[in-house]
Amino acid sequence: MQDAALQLFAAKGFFATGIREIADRVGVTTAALYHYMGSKDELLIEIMASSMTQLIRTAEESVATADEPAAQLATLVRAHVGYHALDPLRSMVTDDELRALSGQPRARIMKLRDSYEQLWAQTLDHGLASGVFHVADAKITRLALLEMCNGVDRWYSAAGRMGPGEVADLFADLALAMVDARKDGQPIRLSNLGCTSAEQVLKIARRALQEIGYSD
Amino acid sequence: MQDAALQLFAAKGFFATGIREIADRVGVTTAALYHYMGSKDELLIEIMASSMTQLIRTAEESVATADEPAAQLATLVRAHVGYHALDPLRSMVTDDELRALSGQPRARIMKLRDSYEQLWAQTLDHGLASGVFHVADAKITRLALLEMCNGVDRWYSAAGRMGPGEVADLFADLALAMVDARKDGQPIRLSNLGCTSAEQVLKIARRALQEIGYSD
Amino acid sequence: MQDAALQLFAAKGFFATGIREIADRVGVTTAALYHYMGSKDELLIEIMASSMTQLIRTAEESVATADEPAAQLATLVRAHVGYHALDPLRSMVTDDELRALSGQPRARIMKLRDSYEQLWAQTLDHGLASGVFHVADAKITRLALLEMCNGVDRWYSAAGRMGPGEVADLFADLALAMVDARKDGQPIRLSNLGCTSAEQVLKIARRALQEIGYSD
Amino acid sequence: MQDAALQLFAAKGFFATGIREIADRVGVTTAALYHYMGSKDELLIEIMASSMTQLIRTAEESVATADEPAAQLATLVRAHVGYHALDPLRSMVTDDELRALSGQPRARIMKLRDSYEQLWAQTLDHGLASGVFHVADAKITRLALLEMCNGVDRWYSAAGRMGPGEVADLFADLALAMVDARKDGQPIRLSNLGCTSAEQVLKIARRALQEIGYSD
DNA sequence: TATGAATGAGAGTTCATTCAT
DNA sequence: GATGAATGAACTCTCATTCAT
Repeated sequence: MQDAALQLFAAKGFFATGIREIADRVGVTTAALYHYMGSKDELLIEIMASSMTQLIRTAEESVATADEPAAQLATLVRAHVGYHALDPLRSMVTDDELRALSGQPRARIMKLRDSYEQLWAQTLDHGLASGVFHVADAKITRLALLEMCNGVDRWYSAAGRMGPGEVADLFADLALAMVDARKDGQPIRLSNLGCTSAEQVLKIARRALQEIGYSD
Repeated sequence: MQDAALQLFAAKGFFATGIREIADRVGVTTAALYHYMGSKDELLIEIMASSMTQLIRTAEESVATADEPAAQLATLVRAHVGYHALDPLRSMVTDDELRALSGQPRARIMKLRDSYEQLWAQTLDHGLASGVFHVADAKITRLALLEMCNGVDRWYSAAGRMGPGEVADLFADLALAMVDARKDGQPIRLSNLGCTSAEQVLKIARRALQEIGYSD
Repeated sequence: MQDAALQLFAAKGFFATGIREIADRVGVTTAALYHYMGSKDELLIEIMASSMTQLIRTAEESVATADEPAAQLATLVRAHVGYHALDPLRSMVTDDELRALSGQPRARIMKLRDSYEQLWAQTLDHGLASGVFHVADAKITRLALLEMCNGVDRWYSAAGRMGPGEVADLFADLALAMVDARKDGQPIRLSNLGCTSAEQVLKIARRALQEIGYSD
Repeated sequence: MQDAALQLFAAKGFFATGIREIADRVGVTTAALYHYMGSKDELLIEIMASSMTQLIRTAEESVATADEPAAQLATLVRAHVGYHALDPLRSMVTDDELRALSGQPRARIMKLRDSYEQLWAQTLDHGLASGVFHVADAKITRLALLEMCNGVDRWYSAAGRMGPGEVADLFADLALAMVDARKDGQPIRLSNLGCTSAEQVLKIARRALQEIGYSD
């Protein structure tokens, strides 16, 4: 049910999706749907809240494996991109349907989103404070990074040329370039970062997603 | 009417906006609305098509003022970011509501979008072919650049700390870093690019927007 | 529309009446109904509030034509019974469907009802204070009187043997007996009360009802 | 289960009460409910039929203890009022929800109600024939008496100032006044009626109610 | 006994749109 | 040009009820 809703919400948007369509896809009547869910709204709320919660968990667990700013940023990017590439539909819905909510549920999701963005802010601040990153404007750079990474769910396809890990690595390098990460005057890139592979982060992301219904 | 629709579509989304709301905001009856417009769908189509058309025009006119790859990319970014920052609502609707359309109208907008992205592809290819840009993967880099720049309309506010020109310049530098633009081993940035200021591009964008209802 | 609703609410009750039935009886679609009404609830609220308001007006205007306790009580009973007999459906709905409401609308109707019952309390108190009425318990007597008179709308039929005026007179005499109205030891009845006929009160009630849709 | 239904039907009405609410209050699932009851309709029918049956029994047994018209009327009123005051919820449902039924069940309850009203008609006729009662219109007086007494369940509360017996006595006196009961020119009231106390009738009513689930 | 799952029907309401005036 | 009235279709959601387990 959550799966069917996810696919439809992602394809057509929350408002354009009728519960009859969800029921049809599940193969039951609309009345049966209401045995398992509270309301169409709650269905969306649960998808978004669980997705944000697991994204935060993924990011926190991943970043904890790195101990210096450049590696932390690379890991954060890998976690974000990996999470979005592994389950692009879930991430699209979570990113795009916030305006379908209002009141308390909206506030709840926004709070989760804010706390996630704090992770990015901290990581960037850390790198700037230690002189590793060099940016013209911290806030603008953070927004640019986040939107660039968020965009992944809009175009990534598992059927494509690249796996989540490859894309994650490419994005990590782009991010390092954007913050002009340097050590002893030399640009820091994944290749000279002595940091673990993307696979480790993907494993964390995959496990987090499995707890909320993701499979394969 | 287009203005009212634009604001509501941007704030609540196409499906969540009723034509009664649009009529209320304009101060007429819904029946009167149908004297000026064809249908709710057409209202959206016109907004999106005109926006895309003028974005393409802005980009083409702007890029024509630059004669080498790095300057062309910087100009393209400035045009895109400037256009999105000058009229974020229009850009948001154009970016986000494609799925509200189907059939021929959808194809029409997608074609415009594709032809716009071709401009980016050409610019990147040009820079790569001439050895100025150095990227691991041309397509991924293009997507990252586009999503980063598209994101501007999601957070930019005219009431904020920065004007469209400043943001455009910051993004142009980020883009040059992402493609690792170099000449004689030295990184190319706006500061050493001997290219005109963002204002010239903004003027082009502003004029293009004015033709489709933008003011001030 | 109010008429159709009134008949159905009276016959089947508010909850058992579907708006599709109302629409059918009016001869339009349900959507058309919503041009004229706010909601099914509001339809009921308006019926009840207007009915109570006009009942209060009828009672107040009528009582003002009498100047001593026995005549005032007789007039109050005539007004109440006349009002209920003239439009039994409206009165039934107003009496019986209060529990279909909740919140503010419910409070609003209850307030009107309370202020109406105050008229009865005052009239009784007046008669008791001046030694004309003799009852064992003022409150119980008031409740007995009110329920007796309220009951009229449950059995009265315009097709029956008696007109509203005749019933009103019979009830007025019953009421005088219930409060044991006496003057100089002699029972007071309509016949020795030198008070105007029921027709005058009916005229007031009819005019009040006409303002809220009653005809004939 | 009957108890839970009774309380809910009385508080919200038959149609406004869902069987899920009944099940919740009983503490079982709705499916379990259907092991004990036939349908929601039958639940109501049983409540109403048993209530009417026991009311008739109470009235018949009570009246049989009196041997002359005035005492019989007083006893009938006491029985009716006592029954309604002892179990107001049951009486409210029985009085108010007839329109929720149709077809055969409806006819069944109406027959019981008619036969109950026959008791009143007989008692009144008896008193009129023997010259003890003096009324302007027998039918109207009967209806007035019945509605006055029926009203008790709408306002009576066990938590109030008076017990069922006291209210029953007050109503008996009101009824005697309404029919202008006289003997040798002197008004007949409870005080000069040499008839047993209300307690005896209440005992009968209580026993009758206990057979259909009433307690305390 | 008792339940979780499921259903068909129907509830009230809103939608974009049309059209006679 | 502009409106008030009206519509058919669809909406989310709840209802009393059934039945395999």
